[in-house]
Amino acid sequence: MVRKGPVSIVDIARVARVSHSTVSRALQNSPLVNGETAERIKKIARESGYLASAVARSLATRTTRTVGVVVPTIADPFIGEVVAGIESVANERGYSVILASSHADPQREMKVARSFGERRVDGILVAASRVGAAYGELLASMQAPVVLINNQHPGDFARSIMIDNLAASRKAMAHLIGLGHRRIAYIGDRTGFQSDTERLSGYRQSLKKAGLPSPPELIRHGDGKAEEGERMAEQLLRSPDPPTAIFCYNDMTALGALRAAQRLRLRVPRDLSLVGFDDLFVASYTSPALTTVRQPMQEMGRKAMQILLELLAGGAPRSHLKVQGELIVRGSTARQPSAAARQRFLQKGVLLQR
Amino acid sequence: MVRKGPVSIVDIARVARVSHSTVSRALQNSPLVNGETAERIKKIARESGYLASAVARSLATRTTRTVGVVVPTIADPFIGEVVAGIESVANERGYSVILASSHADPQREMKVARSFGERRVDGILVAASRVGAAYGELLASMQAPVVLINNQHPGDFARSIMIDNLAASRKAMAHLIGLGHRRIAYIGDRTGFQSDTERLSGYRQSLKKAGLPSPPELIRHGDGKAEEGERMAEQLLRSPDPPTAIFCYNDMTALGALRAAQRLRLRVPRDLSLVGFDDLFVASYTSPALTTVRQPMQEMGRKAMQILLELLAGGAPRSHLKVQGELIVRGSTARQPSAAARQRFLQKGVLLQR
DNA sequence: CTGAAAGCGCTTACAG
DNA sequence: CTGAAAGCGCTTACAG
Repeated sequence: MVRKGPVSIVDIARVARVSHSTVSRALQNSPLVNGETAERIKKIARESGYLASAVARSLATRTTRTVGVVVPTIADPFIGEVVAGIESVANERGYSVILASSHADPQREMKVARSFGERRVDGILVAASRVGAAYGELLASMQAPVVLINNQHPGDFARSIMIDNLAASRKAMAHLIGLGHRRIAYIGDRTGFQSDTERLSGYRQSLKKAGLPSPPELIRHGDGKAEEGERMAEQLLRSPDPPTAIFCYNDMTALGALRAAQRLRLRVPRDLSLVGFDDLFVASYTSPALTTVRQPMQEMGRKAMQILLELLAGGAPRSHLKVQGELIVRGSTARQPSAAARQRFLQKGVLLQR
Repeated sequence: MVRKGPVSIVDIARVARVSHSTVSRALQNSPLVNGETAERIKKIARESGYLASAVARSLATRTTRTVGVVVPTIADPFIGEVVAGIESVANERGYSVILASSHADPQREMKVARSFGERRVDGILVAASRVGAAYGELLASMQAPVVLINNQHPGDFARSIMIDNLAASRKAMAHLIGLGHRRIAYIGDRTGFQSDTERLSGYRQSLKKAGLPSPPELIRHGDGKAEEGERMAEQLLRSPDPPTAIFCYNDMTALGALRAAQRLRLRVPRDLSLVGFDDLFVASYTSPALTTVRQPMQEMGRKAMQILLELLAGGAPRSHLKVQGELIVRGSTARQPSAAARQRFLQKGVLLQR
């Protein structure tokens, strides 16, 4: 006999000489069906290689046990960790994750939202997105609950989880100020994104609290990538009165700054202290290794998925969860340069300006 | 009037005063339906916020426009790039990707295969897996075609894409041999994995061709991670007659080796040359930057998805595609140390052995 | 405990 | 061009 397509419950029903309803119940371990019958049915199912159709089940139950995850790009170590966290709890709880990249492109974002809607995902997780209002509304209009992770415009959303940027930023700054630095620069992400705004604000508050000035020329904005970090750091280091420390928006930016320092023949941390943010794997493999603020990336992904699960179970979990960053002190920070070192540094600077 | 659930084609049919068959056709842009009617229907659909149910469609068409992607873990830069490639062409072609991690755990692998089967994915992509025979058979037994990417036991599968390890390995070795190195070590991945076997074989062939000996003590096996790379490199460098160059299985291993060298106060590349494999982002941000063999990771993901698409379209694309790696020369390799430098090096080695 | 029936929301051959 | 009907493979209230 020729099989056409996978075996279904009616195939099993036929050989078991019961109705397909009974097969369905048996396979769900319903207490309604006779023990022996159930065993017989399960045996047949096993031996026939039966694999329940999730799509048929989804149609009948109007739930897909599926969550949509939107990321700017999956080829990013931060995102990768977050998604790993999401996937691990999703997997534990029998959910599948559908992954989609937005590339911060409104067109793509629309497509993604539509696709998730059509697939009837039970919920949506949005990681580190720069979504604007339009996309946000679109997602919000869908039946599926949405949880944001470190998003840049979380205002309109009901649920989110993010790092406590302000507190984390203060920790980083307290470290540098404690080391005696007085001219500390900040290289941010693009202006206007929430996490940049908050980290910058922690930077400013810390300087103020320490009674230090906050000259505007020490604040730069990159784009969260290494190349811009390098460019901005170079500008800072070539300036007449360069900083002795730079607090960077993230590790990528710090990587760029480290490279700029090396190109200018400055020694880190002797001439320049550097602090990053994220604690990507790479942060512990630069030389010197980066002092940075660790974000619990996997944990954030896991928590976000847990919140979503609670939502799906009808619960109403806390809406705006904040997690704390941890300062990881490594080799890229040290006491403020001595007067002599500072002198050499400045001289280099002067030389470099031609 | 209260809506219960999303609007369906019968809702639209009701207001358009046509049958739901006609609505279905109109929404599919079938030429069978009258132009004006079609427009009217589409307008109603648009205004009512209609979103077709992919699950109902999947049940009817017995195809889900969905591909399952299995990775060991998504929190890995290599995998992230590959998945980005897959996702980009999937998205272009209207496919959704369901992501699942196996963690190289047989239990998880079974679950993943089962889940993909239940979800009736149209095809499966397996990235950099160490799947053994059992898992392989399981996947193969499913209706969905399978394409492997850099897998370690591709034997039984019909389709795969992988880097040409042998050729790539020879390029790396030719570079080192060309620089005058004669004692070149190899730090591999775990013994027995295909890519390790092939790279090792390229290493051996190159030595042989150059008339150089291949002493077994210069061959070590790590696990593809930095920590083991560091441990193995340290063993090599502390040995009585240490290598002047190390060819590493991948960049992670090379990262570990670089750190080992730094801890032993060896200068790279003056005392020791280092070559990696992959060209992860981090490879260009170590100091010195890593000489390595670039794998076109995104490209491989993209190609794999294209092969799968061809398969789904009924085609029979080439079965075992090989892509070429590119040698990227950076700062971690240099001419063999001079006799004097070698002397200092050996002395350090002796000192280090206490 | 079991089965017949309806329904989930589509697609598509068939008949007109 | 259009509609009625069957079917995709499940779940589940209802009746027995």
